[in-house]
Amino acid sequence: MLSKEVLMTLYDRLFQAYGPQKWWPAETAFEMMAGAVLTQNIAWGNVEKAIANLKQAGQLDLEAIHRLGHERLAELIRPSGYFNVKARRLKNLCAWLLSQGGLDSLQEFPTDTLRQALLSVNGIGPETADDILLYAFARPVFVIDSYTRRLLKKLTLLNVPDVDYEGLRHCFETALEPDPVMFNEYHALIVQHAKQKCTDQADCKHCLVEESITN
DNA sequence: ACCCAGGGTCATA
DNA sequence: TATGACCATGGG
Repeated sequence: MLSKEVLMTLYDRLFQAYGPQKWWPAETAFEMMAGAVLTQNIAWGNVEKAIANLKQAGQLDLEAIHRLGHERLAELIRPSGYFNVKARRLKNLCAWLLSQGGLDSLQEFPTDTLRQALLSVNGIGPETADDILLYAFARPVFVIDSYTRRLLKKLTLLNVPDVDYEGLRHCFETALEPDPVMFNEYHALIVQHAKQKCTDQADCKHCLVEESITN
């Protein structure tokens, strides 16, 4: 099992190595949500191009994307890959947001209710929903991704494949205090760490983080 | 030329 | 429930 001590030690190492990450990189909550869909299984660099296209076209907006034709939207987000799929998913998200009366109406939803509602939108799975809950609504939800699994596996903290998404999320959320600011930083740091290359030096930050954490 | 990147859905057994 | 196919661009 994952103890609070081990998880906080890992967090401290990551923070010491890389510092605050200032996530999510978006100017508005809606931009954040759109980015969460666009980044599905694609490098963030591609998403930046797609977001830039939408901004330049003056279409990075809830109502605008809802009105936009599929072909036009797909063309604007082309650099983010899977553009036909993601155009549909963005529109699904916008249609749902509008049906709820916009972003502000959702603030009052309890976290579990909001999570279920997000998951009911076709194209929003567990990770995308949790990204949105944490980074757009500041709810204390711990985001699990492939990097999280790989890191835990590498540190031999958990036999990763035998725990599903919900199980692993539950591990983090029960072991740690429900602090959205810390959860925000923790997930961002895991991603930052994953993108890091080992410099093969004696004081390599990457290696320092990955030194075994003894229970 | 190959590999993978801040997933999710759907059809099949 | 558990695999596999599919979606598709851009950087290393």
